[in-house]
Amino acid sequence: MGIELHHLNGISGGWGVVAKPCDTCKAAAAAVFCRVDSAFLCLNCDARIHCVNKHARVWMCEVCEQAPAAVTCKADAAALCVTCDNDIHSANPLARRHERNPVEPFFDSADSIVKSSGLNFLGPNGNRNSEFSGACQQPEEGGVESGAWLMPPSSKLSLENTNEMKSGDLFFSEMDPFLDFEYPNSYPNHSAGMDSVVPVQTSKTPQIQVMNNENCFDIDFCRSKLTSLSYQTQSLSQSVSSSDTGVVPDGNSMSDISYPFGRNIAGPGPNVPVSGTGTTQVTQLCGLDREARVLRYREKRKNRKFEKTIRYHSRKAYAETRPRIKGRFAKRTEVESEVDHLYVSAAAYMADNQYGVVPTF
DNA sequence: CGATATTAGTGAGCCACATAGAGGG
DNA sequence: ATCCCTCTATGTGGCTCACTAATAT
Repeated sequence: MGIELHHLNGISGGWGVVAKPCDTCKAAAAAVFCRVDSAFLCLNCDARIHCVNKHARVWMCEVCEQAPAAVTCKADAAALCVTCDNDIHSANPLARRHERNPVEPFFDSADSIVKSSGLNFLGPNGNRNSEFSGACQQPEEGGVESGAWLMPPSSKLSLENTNEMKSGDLFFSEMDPFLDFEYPNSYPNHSAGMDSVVPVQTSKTPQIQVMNNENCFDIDFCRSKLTSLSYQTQSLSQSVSSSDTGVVPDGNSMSDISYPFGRNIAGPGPNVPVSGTGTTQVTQLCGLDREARVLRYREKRKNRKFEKTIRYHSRKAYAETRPRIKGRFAKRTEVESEVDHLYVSAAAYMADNQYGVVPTF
């Protein structure tokens, strides 16, 4: 299992699946889905195509990055496609209680929305962060640094755990209650780490009422992908469950849910930068907070490590050479006596049957 | 359609023992 | 301060079993 997971690890897309490529340029990951054209587009292609024809578009699912987002979940602070929404919010009763809203399509240039969200998408070196810059750039393995500039100074000051710093959690500690998709303890006694996880419940009860909403898509873009990789589904549920061990946050506990790339779907109002104009300082702070959450979420997905970590290779080497009886470690004398017994039995059997072939055990 | 039986998948626990690390002399 | 010894806790992999979910009858 560890080997299989190792293969999955490090693949972009977080859950081990490459993000859906742009239908136009094929080179970049799709960031939006045009309902009129039924096309997945990166930000650059979207800006080029929809600068004139302002079709209704929606952002991609933040989890699978394979299907257009259908709903947004406040608790998870994420826009999800129908499939991911089903998977995540059927995990346990708490998850079902997550308040979700149908996505609102936007008509302006996605890139302008990104820019108008109040976010500074320029990284420390002046480069736009790959996660939000449209996907028309190859994702860089920036890791921790990619998010450092996003966080307010207070967040950095509140950090105490140096291990968190190493693992890339440094800049997002305050988001833990709702976006803490901790990867499991890689030590062998990982069960201890999983004890806090709400048991996965895979009931197939219909989910939310927004499925039939006109803003939602009834296309199952990624079901086959998720179900074909059973581990992904499992880890998905577990990860979400781990975030659900707390209470479902109310609307005041966090900023309003917004789409990736800084858009906000809190509903019609002055703070909704859907039109790309009229952003306020509050919106900027919410957008910043939102982007930090999303970025941290994605970083954790990217850095997730499932393979077993060997701390002492000498012990591993020794364990591999040690004698076993039915998988359990056995005393050497015990094994020797057992081998002796088998040998005696085999020898007697061969003697009785006049066999001259040495048996194998 | 519900109840029951079967199959498949998953994870915890067990085992012995070398080794790391703490503590005392 | 350093070395040596003793003791305890830890970690390691393959297998079995219990449990659950899915599927078949």
